[in-house]
Parts: sequence; C-alpha cells; structure tokens
Amino acid sequence: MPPAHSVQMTGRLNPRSGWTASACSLARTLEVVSNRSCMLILREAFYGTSRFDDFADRVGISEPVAAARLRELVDAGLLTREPYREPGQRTRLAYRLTDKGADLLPALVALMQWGDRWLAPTGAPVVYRHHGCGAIVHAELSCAAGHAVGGDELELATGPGSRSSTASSPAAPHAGAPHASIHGTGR
Amino acid sequence: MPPAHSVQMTGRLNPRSGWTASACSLARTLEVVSNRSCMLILREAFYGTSRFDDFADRVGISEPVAAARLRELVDAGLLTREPYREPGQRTRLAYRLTDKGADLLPALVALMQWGDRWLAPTGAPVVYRHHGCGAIVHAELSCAAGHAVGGDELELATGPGSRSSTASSPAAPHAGAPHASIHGTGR
DNA sequence: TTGCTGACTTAAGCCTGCACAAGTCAGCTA
DNA sequence: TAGCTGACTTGTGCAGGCTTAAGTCAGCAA
Repeated sequence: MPPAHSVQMTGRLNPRSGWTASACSLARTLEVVSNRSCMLILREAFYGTSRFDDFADRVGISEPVAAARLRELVDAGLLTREPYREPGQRTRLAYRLTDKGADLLPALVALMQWGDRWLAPTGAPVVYRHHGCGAIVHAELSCAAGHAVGGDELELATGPGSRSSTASSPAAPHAGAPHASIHGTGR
Repeated sequence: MPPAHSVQMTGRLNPRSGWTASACSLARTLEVVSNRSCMLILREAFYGTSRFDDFADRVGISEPVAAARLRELVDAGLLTREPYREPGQRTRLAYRLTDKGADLLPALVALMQWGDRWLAPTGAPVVYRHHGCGAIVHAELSCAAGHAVGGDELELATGPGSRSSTASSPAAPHAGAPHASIHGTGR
C-alpha cells in the first residue's frame, strides 16, 4: 500500500530504514525558533514592532520572557538591536529584523495560513495582500521550473550537505552518485 | 525611518497601536505544533514512517514522549491511527497523515529551507525535487494573480474572521471598508 | 504454555519556559 | 535634586517536556 501523503525517496535515501535525519535542517531551525514566544516575537517584528515594551504587550508575554527571547533572537542573528534617539528623549534600543530573520517570513505565513484554514472558525483574522496588485498572498511549494507543486508530487534526494554529515549510517554502503551531482545542485 | 523588513498595515489595522493580534492564526497553529518533537514527528510522517517505534527511533525521542506526541497529533486530527495486519503478524497500528496534517507540508518545507540557507554550513542535507520535472522545490510566497511576492511587497489587511474576534479594541472606531479603502497609507 | 515482540504505560527526577512581583539603572523633565 | 519612564534584571514558584527505567498487554511461534 502506498502510504498516503508521503514523499518519495530517491538515491541513497531510498530504503528509509538505511538512514536517519540526524543533520536535519528542520531540527536545526527548531533549535533556534522552536518555542511559541520566539515565533510570535518574530510576527510582531514583521508587523513593525520594535520597542521592548511593545513586544511584551503585543505578544502577551511577561517582560522577563521578552528580554530572554529578544536576547536569544539577537544572539542568533535574527534581530539587531539598534540605538535610536528621538528629540528630547534619551537613547533607546530598537529591535529590527535582519535579512536572516526576515527570511523566515514564508515559514510564518505558511504556519499562519494553516491556522486560518484549519483552526479559524470564522475565517482568517488577517490576510496578506500583494502590494499594488492587491491579490491575496499565500505560501506554497513551487519548483525552480515555475510549477506549483503538490504534496504528492515531491521526491526527496540527498543535497550538497549530505556527504559530510547527513547519513547516520557510519559508512554509506554504495558510493553511487547521490542524484544531485547532476543538475542544479545550488540554489 | 521606514522599518526594514516589515509589512504595511492597511484599513482598520493601520495604527498598529490600535489593535493586538489576539486571535492570531499563527498563535493557534503554535498551540498545536509548537514543540520540536511534534514537528519532527510530522517530518517523519511525511517521510513515510508509520510505526510507533520508528517514530521514536528516527526522531530521536523516548517512547513515552513519542506516545504522548502521537496521541496529541491524533487528537488534533493531524494523524490517524489505522490498524493493519501483515500475514502471520498480529494487528498493528499505523499512524498516517490526514489531509489536515499533510497541509502543513509547505510550512515544514519553509522551515527546513531556512535551516538549509542559514544553519547548514555545507548546504542542504536533503532537497525536495518536483517528481518528473526534477527541479528543486522550495516554499515561497505568491499571490492569487500568480506573482512571486517578496517580503517587502506585502500588506496586511483584515480578513473575513476579523469582525468576530480579531481586534481587541472593543469598538472599531471607523466602520470603513476593511481593506485598503485608502490603500498605501504608508507609515 | 511459555517466550517473544511490538506497542505502549507508569514512575521518578531534571531542566526549561513561563508568570508575577520587585528591583535596577540611565537620562530627560520639573 | 528629585521624580519619572523605558528598558530591562533578579527572585520565586509552578507547569510542561524530556529522559531513563521498569511494567503491561496482546497475540503469534515454539
């Protein structure tokens, strides 16, 4: 029986039992942003929030937690702390998204969209629109050739970072080309 | 100073200070899948894992945690437990993704892709390809009109679910059409 | 009928995340 | 110089997630 909703394995990955995802990029990402407050702080940063108190108030978390999470996000390079000064005020610190942080937007939109679809009884509370065009924006999978890709049209192959660390099996049994030496390895 | 990497607010959302994201779909999603082991279990489900022990082993979590998370995911409707029987074996339970669970794939791919880009020193350990076409698949934002959308081309507007619960401000001050009656009010 | 295996459950203890409350510290304003 | 405010830090205590270790239970195989 072909398991519904699962991805096809190719190349060295094929017997799924022969490897484990020990160097999974998803796991690495979750090391950085696994908890709820991190994600919501990033959401607020996308919404333009930059001040400490605003993060705590708008996310609905306590100040100690806001301080801890903001520090982690700055340390991880997703936010920067930049001093600014309004006239007649002392210098303050603004938290802004870095390129690294801003690059998480598609993931946040995808998660939000899933909540809109499956958990929002009355529909999406807020929607993203394409500035100018005005059409609703959503996160989707697409291939480099421009096709929209459904979940059942995916296959998994070893990538450029696989040789060094992916496979947990001590010695890769067959040294065949991983299917990626050909064709557009980069991104 | 225009805040870098942030989204423009339109309509009722415009003074950001006038509302808080109290009914945010991202927050709701994170109630269901906020923790690391949930996400990794879903990853394994996408990879075709269906047996209890395989989840525990391949995700690298203990059996009690695997049992707890699998139960939560089944309760939340992301996985189903279906009995199956191989000849000469007793009946076992297979965990399979439901449509609701499978719909999280774009979000997982987006998170994985971010890890590939920012946290994988030697490149992506594994890549997704479009079956048949063979081109690399990635998660991106696109609008209903088919345009690829960058993070700086987004605006946020109230959605259909906003009237009931989004705005925490007790009374919406002006009853104007929610989306962009003005448009590009800027900041 | 006894043993084995897959699929769990139960128990005990640690570590992290969180909230609440209170304290600190810098620098403008009065 | 005294107070105020924004931006934190420190302390306390609870709740949840995690691990290891051990127990349970069903049903095929010997």
